[in-house]
Amino acid sequence: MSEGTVGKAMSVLDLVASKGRPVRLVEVQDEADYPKATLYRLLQSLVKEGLLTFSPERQTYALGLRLVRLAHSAWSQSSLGPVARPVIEALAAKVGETVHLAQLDQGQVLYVDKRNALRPIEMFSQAGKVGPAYCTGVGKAMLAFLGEAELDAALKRQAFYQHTRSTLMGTEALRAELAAIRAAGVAYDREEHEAGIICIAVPILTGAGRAIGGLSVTSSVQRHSLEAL
Amino acid sequence: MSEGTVGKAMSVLDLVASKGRPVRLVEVQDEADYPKATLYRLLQSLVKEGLLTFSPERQTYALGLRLVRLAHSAWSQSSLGPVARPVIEALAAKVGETVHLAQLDQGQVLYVDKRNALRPIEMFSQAGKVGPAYCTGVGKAMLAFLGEAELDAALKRQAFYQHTRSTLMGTEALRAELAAIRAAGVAYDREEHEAGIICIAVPILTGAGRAIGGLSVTSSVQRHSLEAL
DNA sequence: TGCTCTTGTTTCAAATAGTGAAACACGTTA
DNA sequence: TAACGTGTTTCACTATTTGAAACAAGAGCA
Repeated sequence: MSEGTVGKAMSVLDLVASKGRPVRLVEVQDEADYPKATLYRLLQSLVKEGLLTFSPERQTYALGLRLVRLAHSAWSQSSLGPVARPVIEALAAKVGETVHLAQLDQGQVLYVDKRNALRPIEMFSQAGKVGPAYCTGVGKAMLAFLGEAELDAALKRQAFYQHTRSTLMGTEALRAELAAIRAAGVAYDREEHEAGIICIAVPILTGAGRAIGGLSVTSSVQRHSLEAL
Repeated sequence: MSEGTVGKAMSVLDLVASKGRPVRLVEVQDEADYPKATLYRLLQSLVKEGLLTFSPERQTYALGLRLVRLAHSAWSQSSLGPVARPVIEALAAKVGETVHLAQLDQGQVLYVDKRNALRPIEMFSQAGKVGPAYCTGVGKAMLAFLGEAELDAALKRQAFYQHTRSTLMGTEALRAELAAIRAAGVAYDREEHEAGIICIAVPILTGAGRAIGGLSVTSSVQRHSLEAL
């Protein structure tokens, strides 16, 4: 054990989050490999801190509101979110399609903001969501402009599940695709994640040419992708 | 010190959040009363956990994306958020005014969702925000339907700052108002928080009559409040 | 170049907070 | 009533955390 106390607490928090519903102590117990007593106190600490809430009548733990508060701060002071907001708003209005703003987090695509053309409002319900990097437009766009070391680390974390017939499988195929993207400056998702869904994405780069985020326009196969640009 | 390690870590996290911008170790140091070495390691732990990010070139700490992920989960599995969404959407469309969904968190109003009539999209930029309970419509609506013990706890946390000339000051005045709200089932904000801004709010109650959230319709003084209902 | 001031990082013994097996409490089921 | 499943507490043991002080690294400044 070399992760320290907060590490343990956070892993328990993740466990509760992953369940997607209020959980009881036992349910956490047989997924975590901490002894009952330890787990109990970990949960208590998290409740005390407002990271979890505890429902006494049902004896269940659920994620707490403090997380929402913190995320609000995180989003507000993030470098990308507030700055990119008018841009994605304008882009969505112009192309009349769904626009996503994403950042790379631990090898996965984390959607930071979204502007949907048709049903215009989507919130926590969408932003904050994570998706795979290897088979989405934004994911590949960001991977393509990563440093060698970071890319290696990110590639190790890819699951390579075959979502559709076009999904790129394996590190080699992906590296080749990334080289092409690097040359073109644009990435495409050709129904690699969901059948019928295509998208075109660009990375958002720092002055030094490193990717800090990505923007994508999503559409369905009914309207051509190549002229969406 | 009786808060445990995660408590300390979270208090540091809050400190970073409260700054609203990337901060350096020293800046945190003179607000927290932890010795430099301790603080240093707490920050390191938080970075390791992804709750903070560290920018090596500027030597600054900022809130991490993991918080956004967790908040997404928190919102999705919260009892109110997803359920209330269609309701507030419909309400906003019907009345053509801004609608807020809020919950009470540590004696403060936490806006959980928002639907703005004119500029239809507001996200992390609004949801996750906190406001005072004693001088907002939703705040009072929720306070009015709290248990005695919880109400006491909440009242202790009110700051009673005189935002406008109509702001209710002091526990007594507020208690009287709450009684009236309890009788009426509806709460009003008569320019108590911001001049020119009025709103009408209802609590969302459990079967047992306890408040778990609140809904409000906000408008400006140009259009009457009493017929907004 | 050398000096000083500031800020970040590491060390190490001492203190504290976390650990977990086992006992306990308490409601439920057989 | 007994047996069981869960949640909670105890207590001796241990590992993590602590913080003063030393160290490193850089930024001015003379």
